[in-house]
Amino acid sequence: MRILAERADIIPQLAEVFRTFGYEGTSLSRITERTGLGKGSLYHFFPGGKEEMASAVLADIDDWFEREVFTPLLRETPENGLAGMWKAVRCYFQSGGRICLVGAFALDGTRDRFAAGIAGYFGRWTGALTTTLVRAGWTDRAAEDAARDAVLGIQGALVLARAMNDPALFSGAVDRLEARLRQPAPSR
Amino acid sequence: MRILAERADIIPQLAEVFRTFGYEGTSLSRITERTGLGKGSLYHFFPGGKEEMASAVLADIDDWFEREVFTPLLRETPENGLAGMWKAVRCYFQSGGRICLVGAFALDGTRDRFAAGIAGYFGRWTGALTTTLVRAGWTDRAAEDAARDAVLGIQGALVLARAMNDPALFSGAVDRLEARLRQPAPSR
DNA sequence: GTCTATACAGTGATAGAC
DNA sequence: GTCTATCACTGTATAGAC
Repeated sequence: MRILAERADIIPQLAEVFRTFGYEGTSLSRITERTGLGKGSLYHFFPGGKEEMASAVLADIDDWFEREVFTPLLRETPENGLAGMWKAVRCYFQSGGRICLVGAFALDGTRDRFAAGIAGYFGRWTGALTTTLVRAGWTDRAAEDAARDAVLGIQGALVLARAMNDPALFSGAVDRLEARLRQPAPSR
Repeated sequence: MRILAERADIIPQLAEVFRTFGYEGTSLSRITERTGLGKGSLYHFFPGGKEEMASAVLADIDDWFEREVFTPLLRETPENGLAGMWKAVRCYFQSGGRICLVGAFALDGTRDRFAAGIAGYFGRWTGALTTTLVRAGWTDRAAEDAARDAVLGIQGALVLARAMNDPALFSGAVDRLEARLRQPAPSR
């Protein structure tokens, strides 16, 4: 058993704080409160301070999606890749109870601080999804539009579910998004 | 000509500051910088400080949508109401160059501060849109789902457009959302 | 109505003891 | 690796002169 913390142990807790309060709303004291670690320990792991903490969280999210969503999308059959994506999305966002930190960061001045990471995350997601749909028989143009609509639909569903304080709204929207991607030959 | 400011004159400037930096990222000094008004004047108009300023901005946005979108949706023919909504949406969000402050506030701890206003805005929007679609011949269930999908699609398009720094992405998505609402008899 | 001056808590960050 | 003490600074908010 280990008592001393490791950097990797802290990141999920950091993520939760940033998700709750946003980048600007997250203070070191709130982080200390949640993690139980003093500023000394925090700055030991993240010499760059709050910005490095948020950056590490973003990288961690990126890794998770790369491993659980983007890679399966490209490596497995389109059906399996898509089924895995929707399952992962439902799980990760806890059926609408958890927001997308990358999307939240994108909406205010925080975006400029992490522009590359944010654009990369969404770019790789829509890219992998487009490729998958093309492999499933969609035309390039229809696949690109549908991929964007799916990703943006997930983000919008998170916004609306939180705004209305109704997580079930997310689940319903995701069901419809999934169904829309399942029709093999796009009629639009 | 009037030199002294009025409360109503300041609100659009306040809105822009909040949109740029988010609620937590907006400081009185940034507001002073943008409006040219000292703290004395600011607190003269908004005794409740920053929270009252944001509240006034939210109420102003609400009024605008009520007047330009929700009421026309309910008062005019479904076709005219819908056409007006899409035109207003494109105009208001400046083809993807401007985010939705209500949606942005919904994503972090700011939501709890303005929960009623945020839920009311989205509730009246999806409500008016649902009613309009029912009047246009949709079934209740299909109308409600489609209304939510449209509103959530707009929010998601704003997130994705800003994340990818590509306003055109918003315009394309809105075109598809509009087209999806135009099919008179929902096949889904 | 607008300004300046000011109060004071909280901010991110650093240094150094252990 | 973790803590406490402390730093300079900015945050919101108030008081009062004009």
